[in-house]
Amino acid sequence: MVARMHHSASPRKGRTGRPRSTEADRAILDATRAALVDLGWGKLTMSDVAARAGVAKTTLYRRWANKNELVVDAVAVLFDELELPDRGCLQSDIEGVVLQFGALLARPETKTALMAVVAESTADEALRERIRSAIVDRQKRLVILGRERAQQRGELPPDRPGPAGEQAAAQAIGLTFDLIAGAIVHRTLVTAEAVDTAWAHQLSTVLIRGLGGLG
Amino acid sequence: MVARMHHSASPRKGRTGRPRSTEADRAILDATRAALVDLGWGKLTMSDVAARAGVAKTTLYRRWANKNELVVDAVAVLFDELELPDRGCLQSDIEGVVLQFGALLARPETKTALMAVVAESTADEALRERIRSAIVDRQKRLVILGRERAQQRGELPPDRPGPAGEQAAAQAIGLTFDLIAGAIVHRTLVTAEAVDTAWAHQLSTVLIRGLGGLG
DNA sequence: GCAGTTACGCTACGGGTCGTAGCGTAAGAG
DNA sequence: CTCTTACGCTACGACCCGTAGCGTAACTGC
Repeated sequence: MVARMHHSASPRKGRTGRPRSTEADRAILDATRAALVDLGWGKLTMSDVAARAGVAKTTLYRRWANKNELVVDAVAVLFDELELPDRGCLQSDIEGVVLQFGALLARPETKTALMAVVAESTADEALRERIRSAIVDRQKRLVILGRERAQQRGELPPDRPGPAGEQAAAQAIGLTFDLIAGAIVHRTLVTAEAVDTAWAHQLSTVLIRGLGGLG
Repeated sequence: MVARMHHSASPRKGRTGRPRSTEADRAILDATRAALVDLGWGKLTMSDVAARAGVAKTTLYRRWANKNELVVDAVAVLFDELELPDRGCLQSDIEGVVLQFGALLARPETKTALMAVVAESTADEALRERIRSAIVDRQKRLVILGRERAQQRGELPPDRPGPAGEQAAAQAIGLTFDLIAGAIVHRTLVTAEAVDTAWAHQLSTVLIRGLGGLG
C-alpha cells in the first residue's frame, strides 16, 4: 500500500504494547475523503477530520506528520481501482481507460485532493516524490501494459532491440502518459467539462493516429 | 488587463478624493510573485506580501478580497506573453508554442501559482470562473489562430459550413487545447521533467498526425 | 486657499488553525 | 501482573486571517 510513517509501517511482530487501531486508520482516511468533499482543501482542518473519525486530534498526528501526508495517503488508494480493459483493439482499450480515469476525476474527493496535493508539491520536493511513488508511477503500468498488448496484436511495431530502442520506448511511454493523463486532468479541472464517450473517442482517435509510428 | 475589484477598475475621471496608488498596485503584485517563489502557496501570507511591498496589510484588503483573488491577478499577466510564432508550417508553430509554454511553466512563480489557484478552484466555482476568463480562455486564442493559419496553408481541411461544422470545429479546438496544455502541465508539474526541444518535437509530431483528419 | 472625499499607514483585535505537551487510562505482550 | 505502547482529553503558544478605528496624506472642486 502506501508508505505510512517514519516509525513503523505494519504492526511488526516483535512489537510490544498496545497496537495501533486499524479501525482508527480506516476511519481517519474515510473521514479525510469525506471532509475533502464537503470542505475542499483550503477549509479542511485536522480537528474536523478527527471529529468526523471519532478520534482525538493527537491520534492523527501520531500517524501523519501533517495535512499533506494524510491527504496523499487518503487519496492514493482511489487510483488503484483503475484497470486496463481488454476490448480487443488498442483504440477501444484507450477509450476504456480514459473513461475510467475521467469518472474517477469527476468524483469530488479525487478532484480536490489530487489538485491540492499536486499544488502543494510544487514547493515541496519530498511531497512530490511521495506523490510520484504513491500515485503517478503506479498508474504508468496502464500505459506499459496497453502498449505491450498492442505490440502483441501487431497494432504497434515491436521495440527495437538495444539501449537505443529501450530509450525510445521509455520516451514513448512517458509522452503517452503525459498526453492521456494531462488531457483528462486538464479537461476535468481547467476546462471543467465532462469526459464523456464522445470526447474519449476523439481523444483515442488522435492518439492512435499520432502514436502509431513513434516506436 | 484583469478585472480588479468590485468598486471600480481604472481611476474614473469623475472621481474625487485621493487616488489609488498605482505604484502600490505594482509593488503588491510583484511582491506576491516573489513571495510565491520563496514560500510557495501554503506558506504565503498576506502580512508577508504587504511587508515585501512596503505597504500596510490593509491596503491589500482594500484591493483584493482574499488571497486567491490576489494570486490570480498576480499570475494572469504572466500568461499574456505567450505568442504563436510563424515558422512556416503547423508543426513548427506548435513546437514553438509548446516550448514557450514549457518555459513559462518552468518558472517557479508560474508553476506554483497556477497549480495552487487551480487547486483552490476545485471547491470554488467563482474562482474557477475567474481563472477561466483571466487565463485559460485568453490562451485558447493560440489554438484558434494556429488552426486558421494551417487551414489557409492547406495543412488542415477547412471547416465544413453550417452549424454541424462549427460544432465540430469547436470540439476540435477544445480537444487540441486540452491535449497541448494538459500534456505540458502534466509533464512539468507531475512528471517533473523538462519541456525540451526533443520532447516538443515528439509532441508536435503526434499532434500533427493525430489531428490531421479530425475536421 | 479650503472643505470634501478617498486612500494610506498603523495598531489592535476576535476568531480560527496548527502542531505539541502532559496526563490519566485502555489494550495487548510476556 | 508488569511493561510497553496507543488512546482520549485538555490546554497551550504561535501563527495567520480579515476587520475596525484612528490620524494623516493626497487629490478635486469650489
